Amino acid sequence: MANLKQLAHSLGLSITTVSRALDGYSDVSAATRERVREAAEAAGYRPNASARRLRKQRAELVAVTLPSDPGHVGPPHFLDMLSGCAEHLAAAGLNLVIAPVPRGVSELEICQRFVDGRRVDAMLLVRTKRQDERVEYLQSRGIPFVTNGRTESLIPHPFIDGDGFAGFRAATLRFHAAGHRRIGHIAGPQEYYFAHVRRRGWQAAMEECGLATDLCAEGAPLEQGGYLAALELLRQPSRPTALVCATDEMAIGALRALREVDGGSQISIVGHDDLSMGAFTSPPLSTMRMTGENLGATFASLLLRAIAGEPAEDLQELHAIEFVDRDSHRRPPVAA
Amino acid sequence: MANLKQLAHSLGLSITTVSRALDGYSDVSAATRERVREAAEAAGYRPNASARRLRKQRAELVAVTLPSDPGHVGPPHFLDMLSGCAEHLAAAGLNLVIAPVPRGVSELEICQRFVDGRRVDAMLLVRTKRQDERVEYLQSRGIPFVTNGRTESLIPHPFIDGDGFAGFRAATLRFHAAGHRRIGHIAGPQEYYFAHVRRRGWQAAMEECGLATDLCAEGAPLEQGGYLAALELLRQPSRPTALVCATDEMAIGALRALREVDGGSQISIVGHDDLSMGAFTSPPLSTMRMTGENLGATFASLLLRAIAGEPAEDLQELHAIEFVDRDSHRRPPVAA
DNA sequence: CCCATCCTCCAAAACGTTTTGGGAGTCAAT
DNA sequence: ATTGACTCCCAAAACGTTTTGGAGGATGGG
Repeated sequence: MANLKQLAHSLGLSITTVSRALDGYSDVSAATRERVREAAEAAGYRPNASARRLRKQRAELVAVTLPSDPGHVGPPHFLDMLSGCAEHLAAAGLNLVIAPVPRGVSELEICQRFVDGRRVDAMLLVRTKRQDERVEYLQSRGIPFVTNGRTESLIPHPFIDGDGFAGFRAATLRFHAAGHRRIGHIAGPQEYYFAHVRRRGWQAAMEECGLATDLCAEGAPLEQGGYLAALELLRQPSRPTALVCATDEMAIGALRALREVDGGSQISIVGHDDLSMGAFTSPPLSTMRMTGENLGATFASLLLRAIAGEPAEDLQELHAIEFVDRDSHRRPPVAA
Repeated sequence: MANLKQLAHSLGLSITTVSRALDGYSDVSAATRERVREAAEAAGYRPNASARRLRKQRAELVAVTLPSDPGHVGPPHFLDMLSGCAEHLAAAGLNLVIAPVPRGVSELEICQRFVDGRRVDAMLLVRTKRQDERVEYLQSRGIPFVTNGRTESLIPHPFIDGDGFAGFRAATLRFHAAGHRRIGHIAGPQEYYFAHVRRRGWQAAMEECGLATDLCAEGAPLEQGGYLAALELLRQPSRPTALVCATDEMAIGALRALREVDGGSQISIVGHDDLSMGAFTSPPLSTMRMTGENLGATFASLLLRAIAGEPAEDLQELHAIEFVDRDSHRRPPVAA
């Protein structure tokens, strides 16, 4: 209800003084400042966001692109990340707005809509692809952004990512050290960077060990995709004795395939993401997770620093992957 | 880059005419309109959102409160709902913004921050409580809103909800008809309306059948909560032979408890939410789901109608619950 | 007593859009 | 020639804030 004009009038002060008092400028006396603050509090005054945004030429918003294709946005705990990110952005006066990407519309177009209408100060990109047109566009427009996951862009840009290559290589080598020789990989869609790099980690380990890399099947990054991919690998003349899965959801789908084929007790399996659900599957799912606390806060921090103009090179975080030891990776190395 | 003034200048027209041409008013000639449109297209012109919002006195934003407490926001597919809702709001020129609720801050305060700063035109409330202070506040301020889940508010307000009472009553009666007599309930936190009403559905069925309602344990609406609650019920001198769980996540936690205690083959179980994961658990999880297509679109539609001023009574959707028949509810009615 | 300095405060401009309330010109009917 | 209706266009106001560039008065040093 209350705007600055009314508040100023009721106090017998000018709009300027009230505004500056509330913003804590030193050119208004302590007494006046206090008086203004009390009146503002009493009136429940909050500055009109649109007006401030217009005047300050800042949208006070950060957009995150969300594909409406169910399941293609990220693991379930992605929502916690978003919420954490929004919380830390809010502490800096920024709000997180969802930029939905309807089926049939390119993510690029959505980016343009938000950027060209000056609706956002920065963007958060998730599920990056190896060649990501959003990255190129934002770079060309000079809009600050941070990606969740790297890209193959030649120009460096801010990102947070897990070292999927190292993580999947290590997991594969761990199986090899346990005596496994036929180690399969259940891969996600290869246009996504995360899926590609995880596959390459597995591949590198296999080649280092002098093993063939034919035991690889690709699927959608969901339970069903993992299930179908696992069935495909289990149909091979010589079955894998261990499976390295691109995501926990795929691994959980694969677990069902294993149960259907051999009762689930013969083949080792490991996923990635550390879903809480993984502790409750049968068997409990060994997995990997990106190290680092409070991912959302880190994204928020990088976004703020990007907006502040820090160079991209200083805003790249590659986190180590740690192994989460449950039970599903402990099957004997030789299948029945 | 381009604003209306520049565009108008380059066309030799007034700002007014350009603005009205782009908005399709009839008092600008078809020829001019076309000329303006082409120039706007070529210049990549998009109206400045903040300026329009200020002038039109509409924020063009809808906020959804998201607790940052992980897991307390809703089931995993909640994100799909949000995305769908955002998509349909966007088609009407509204964007969905996240109103994060940090630990230690009341949801009410967050609502006030958004409403009083005129940052939003409407709000979407999720995880409603039986007594929900947000509802009272928004009603008192006359801000349009829709809740995901009912409340016990005396004044009617727009909502979308599943008929949890009927659903859980029916599920319990189904177990009874199958011969079960010791039917337990794993309940969610009772301050949430959804958890309370589901429990009451189970309770009503038990009483109708003349059965005791002592086999009830409460936990957090997550796997761990369901796991602990199930262990509690399994410690009873006379175990339940069937479990009706408030959510699929709790049911999946309970499944693990069952496996630990009796191998998982003796006790029937049913959840609610129809998580995709449920098709891949061992055994596959029978569950319930709210009927209705595209929940997000429905929320968007209700929000738009609430903003348009339709009365709350016309904006209440109570959806039937349907049973999803997998396998976990088919255990014999008598425990070992 | 004068000048400089500081402390408070304020009028006005600006942000970019939409909307109000006409104004000029054309055309047809009077 | 005048009137009225109609078409096409525009100047100016308004939305509510922040910021610029002082103004006016008090204070203190010379």
